[in-house]
Amino acid sequence: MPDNSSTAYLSGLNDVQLQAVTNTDGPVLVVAGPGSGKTRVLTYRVSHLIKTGVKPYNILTLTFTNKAAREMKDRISIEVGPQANQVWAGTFHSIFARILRMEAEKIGYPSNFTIYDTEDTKSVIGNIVKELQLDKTVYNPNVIKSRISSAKSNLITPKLYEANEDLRTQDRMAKRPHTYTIYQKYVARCKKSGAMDFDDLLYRLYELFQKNPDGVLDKYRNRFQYVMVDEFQDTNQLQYAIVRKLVNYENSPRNICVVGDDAQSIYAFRGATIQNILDFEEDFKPHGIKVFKLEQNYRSTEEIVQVANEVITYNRRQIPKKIWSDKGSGQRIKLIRALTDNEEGKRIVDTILEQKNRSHLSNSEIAILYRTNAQSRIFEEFLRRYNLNYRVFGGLSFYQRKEVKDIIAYMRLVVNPRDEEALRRIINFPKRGIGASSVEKIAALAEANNETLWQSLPKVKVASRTKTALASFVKTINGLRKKLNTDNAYELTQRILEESGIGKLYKTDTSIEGMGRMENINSLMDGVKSFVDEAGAEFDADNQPDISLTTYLQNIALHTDLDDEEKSGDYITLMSVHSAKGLEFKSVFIVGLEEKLFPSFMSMDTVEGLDEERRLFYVAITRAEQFLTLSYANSRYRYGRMQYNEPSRFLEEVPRDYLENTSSISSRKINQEPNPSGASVKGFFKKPSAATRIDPKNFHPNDSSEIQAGMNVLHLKFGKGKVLSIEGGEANRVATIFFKDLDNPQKRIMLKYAKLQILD
DNA sequence: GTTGGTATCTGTGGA
DNA sequence: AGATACCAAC
Repeated sequence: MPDNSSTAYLSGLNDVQLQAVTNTDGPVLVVAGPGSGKTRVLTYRVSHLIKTGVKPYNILTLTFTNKAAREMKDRISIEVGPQANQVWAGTFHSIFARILRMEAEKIGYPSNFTIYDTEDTKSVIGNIVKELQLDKTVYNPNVIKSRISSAKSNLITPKLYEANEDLRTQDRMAKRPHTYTIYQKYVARCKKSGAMDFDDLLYRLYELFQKNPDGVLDKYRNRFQYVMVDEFQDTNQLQYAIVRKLVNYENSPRNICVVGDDAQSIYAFRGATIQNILDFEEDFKPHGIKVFKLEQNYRSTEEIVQVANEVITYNRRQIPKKIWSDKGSGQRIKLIRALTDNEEGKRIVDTILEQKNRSHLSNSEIAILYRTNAQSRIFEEFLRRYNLNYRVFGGLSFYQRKEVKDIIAYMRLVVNPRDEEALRRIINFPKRGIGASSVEKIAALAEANNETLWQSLPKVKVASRTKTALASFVKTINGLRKKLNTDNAYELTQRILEESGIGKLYKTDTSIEGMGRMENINSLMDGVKSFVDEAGAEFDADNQPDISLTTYLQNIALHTDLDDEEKSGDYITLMSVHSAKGLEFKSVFIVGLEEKLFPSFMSMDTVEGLDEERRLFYVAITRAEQFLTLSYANSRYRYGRMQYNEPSRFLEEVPRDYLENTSSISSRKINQEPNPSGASVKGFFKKPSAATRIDPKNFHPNDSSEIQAGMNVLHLKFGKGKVLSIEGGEANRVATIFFKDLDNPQKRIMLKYAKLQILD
């Protein structure tokens, strides 16, 4: 037993936290409400393990963001010192990528495989769609991508997909019968290119464990004696399957601890399922699972906690728990109603100034949270105008900028010449006379010979001028590759800039744009430089410090702009609600609370979708410590058009007693019209038909009691329709109406809320 | 093959 | 509104 001084850290924990920290052996589920000290429990648990003699390299902790992982490592090292660096703490993607680097050859990948990002993935799909001569509006790469992604997340291989009648029928119904073929080709092409997409980092590891060549699985079972998973509610089937492989086997000690909160599950769209928490309980029940519930909130005032509790009760199922705070009473929740998006921006920033003055808040204690990244612009404008320092997170990250991606494409091709997307990107950049038709010839030859573009490139039959250009391109890349083992990342990148001609291209560009690009390239170079200077410290005992370009690429592939080192300075945070998860601020502004925006129109057509939006709202509310401000605008510009939206239904779920301004919000009518067919809403956005061009001035709705079956009616948004039937009595009459102008014409409408004009 | 201008499309969240 | 695809003219 360690002496008192080394267990002193445990005294700062409450009873349940202490239990969760010290019950280290056997399966544990921690249900942790917002602000309940979840990170604390996890880090103390790891420290506790190490202090009681567990080797740090036998501990694996999986998180969702690099930031969470880094924070954890930092906090562990405060307790146990530098050996914290030997803990396997990282994101699912980064830890798995690291294992795959070591084992990739066992499943037919090169160890220096490329990681395809979203753009690469879409581009590959786009190319396949083109080659198959399919209509890319029907086979929208975004749609196909998400189908492929969810197939992989549910352990459905192309073979299984082919045999899966449900999926095939769905595709046929959606007029995309060839989705299966694209999936199959996509997988083959990634493999040929020596590339893994984000899902592959999970899927291929599962494959590795499943096939278990050379007993590789035992090696990792043995290495990871203690496994912890953060944000377990956000794991998908595939992730849980991998975790099970690692800990759930005959004679395993099953030292697994998962931490999660069903109320904060907000990633169903990428395959996460709350079912995993429920399954976890079942799966480990026979092995003496212990469940701990952290219900005390240490973050927020009573008002904020109560509002969050109340809002979440509108969801259907949840793990029963009652979050409470002893922080006492604070400010009521403020609601800002604005007429336009612009006014919303101004009034939010006014309120920020007021709060700063009255309550002496610093910028870093303030966050503006929105549903979509596109909403940041207006707030940026006002913040700039008022001279307030701010920083926008999300949106496109540094590494996704065009000029940066170009250079990274060179790096990628040098490291892995099979990388098809990198090759396509730079084969004619800077311009060297190799146009689209030449690239297509190369691609066709590669497809015919079942080889990579790089292999086909020297053999293709093209005009002699193109031939020369191709040869010179190959020579440049090969020359750079020769330096891979001798140059460090920085030296080689400099060489790339020089020999590719990119350096020259931008140096001679004196336009404002060009200078901005040059600036970005310089920051990239700075980044590479600091990687080279600092890399040594990043690696554990069993890894040599490595400052090669190969390693640099691996480091940045999973980088997001949330991971950028805390830039110095005191700034207001602007980010999506999704990226705010896990963070806290003294004052939080949740903006754009309007129907079709928050909740998003993409999620409004199902109860599940709405529940997830509501959990998202719950996450947003619980970020706040003291001040919470909600806002909406009656109109805003979206897609270049003015749009009028009703206030969000979520506002009605906020108990009035906790609102600062008690003048009722229901004086403004909140639209609760059920919207059973989301497809038609999407259709409405996509092709504004005649139905959308009704002039409101000529629209005179009748009283809903007059509506009868068989009538022809006019709806402001849906256009002309025929009432097919009416059900329900008096107050709750629901009409089924056929709107001929909609993609999905049959709608059920609550007459109480609908505005309909009788035509005859 | 390249250029520059116009038409068209698209549109949540993020590792 | 902004990005991208497409197309005619060089």
